[in-house]
Amino acid sequence: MAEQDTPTRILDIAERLVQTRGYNGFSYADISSELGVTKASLHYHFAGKAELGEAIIERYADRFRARLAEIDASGADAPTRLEEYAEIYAGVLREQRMCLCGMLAAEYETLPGPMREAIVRFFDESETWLAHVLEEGRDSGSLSLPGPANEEARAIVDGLEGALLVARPLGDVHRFEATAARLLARLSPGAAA
Amino acid sequence: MAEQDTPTRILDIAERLVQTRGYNGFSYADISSELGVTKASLHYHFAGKAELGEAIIERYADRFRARLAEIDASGADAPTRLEEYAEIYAGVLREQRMCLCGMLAAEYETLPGPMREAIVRFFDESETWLAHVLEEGRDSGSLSLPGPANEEARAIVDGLEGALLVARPLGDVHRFEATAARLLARLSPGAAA
DNA sequence: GTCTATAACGAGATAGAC
DNA sequence: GTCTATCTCGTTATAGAC
Repeated sequence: MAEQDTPTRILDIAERLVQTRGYNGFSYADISSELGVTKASLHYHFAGKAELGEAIIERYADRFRARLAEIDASGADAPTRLEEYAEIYAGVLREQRMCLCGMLAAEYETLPGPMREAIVRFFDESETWLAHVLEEGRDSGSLSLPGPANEEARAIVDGLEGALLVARPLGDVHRFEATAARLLARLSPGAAA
Repeated sequence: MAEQDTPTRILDIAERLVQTRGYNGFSYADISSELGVTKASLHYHFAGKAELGEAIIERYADRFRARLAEIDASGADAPTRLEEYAEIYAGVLREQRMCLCGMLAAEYETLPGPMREAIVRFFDESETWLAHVLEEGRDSGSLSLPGPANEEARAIVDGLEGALLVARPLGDVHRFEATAARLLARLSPGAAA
């Protein structure tokens, strides 16, 4: 396995810092000391903190998109796809992180414009993907939707984000899993009135 | 109506700043300029930012607790109490704020110990109150719980926090309301399988 | 209780050598 | 591509006059 290049290592460290401490909770000095290079070197790769922030979101969103494509390619049925979607969030919690875009959603007001736009796109894409899965499940009879697919999709995103947000300070992985299971259980055929 | 004293005005401004920008997203200078006093004066009332942070959470939690007591005192049935609980969150969103403790949950890793403990207490109290309402509703037949009361209580807190978190950047009040309605609808008698 | 003045530090950022 | 050195600014915080 080849060594990772410097921009990648910077992004790895910065991404983890944003997901654990927030965009306003870390500095170039934090990355610098962990990576073992000077702050000036960081500016060579990413002109400023705003550009670094954009790059972090873009890479995260790309990886997320690729993961969703993998799930689609697996050919699994809709309920299984939803479980795999929730599993992405569970993996984030196991690393004791917050969802990158959930963290940035909290700090939204303080962020530069390009970062804001990337955050909104992330949520829009997640919901679009989920809505398609939900519609397919409804049409094939593997899911029962109590409401419109796009609203059910939003409720799933909201529930997973909130479960992550609250579970992390409480150090309660089980809490996340219980909430996630409830979110999906209400879409099982036979669960609705 | 009497003028508010200085500590109260400081807390009002600081609370709003934390709820909109986060604890790491505002400074004494922000409060100073809005209140029209110097930064030094703020230190007379609150020794440091950590003490101010504690005071903000304590006052917020006291007010929240008082509101829950009001709801209890109203004598309303369990479903109505849940709606009033969700309405607290809706009011926060209408002011374009995040739940104070939801915001601080995101920043948890960077906060001083006393603030962390106050945040955990807040969530514990919310869940205890909700669990009692849920149990009463189940016993009186006005609610149907798909799972243990304490887990259902957590799912409600998680769902409302997440709905607030995501709805605010998207500027989508309807989104919050739709998710909140779904959270409560699944507890209606006849909704379960 | 509020002020002026300032200390002490860390932040993001840049110039220019190597 | 990384370094040293430096800059400028904002941050929390304190001393001491009024």
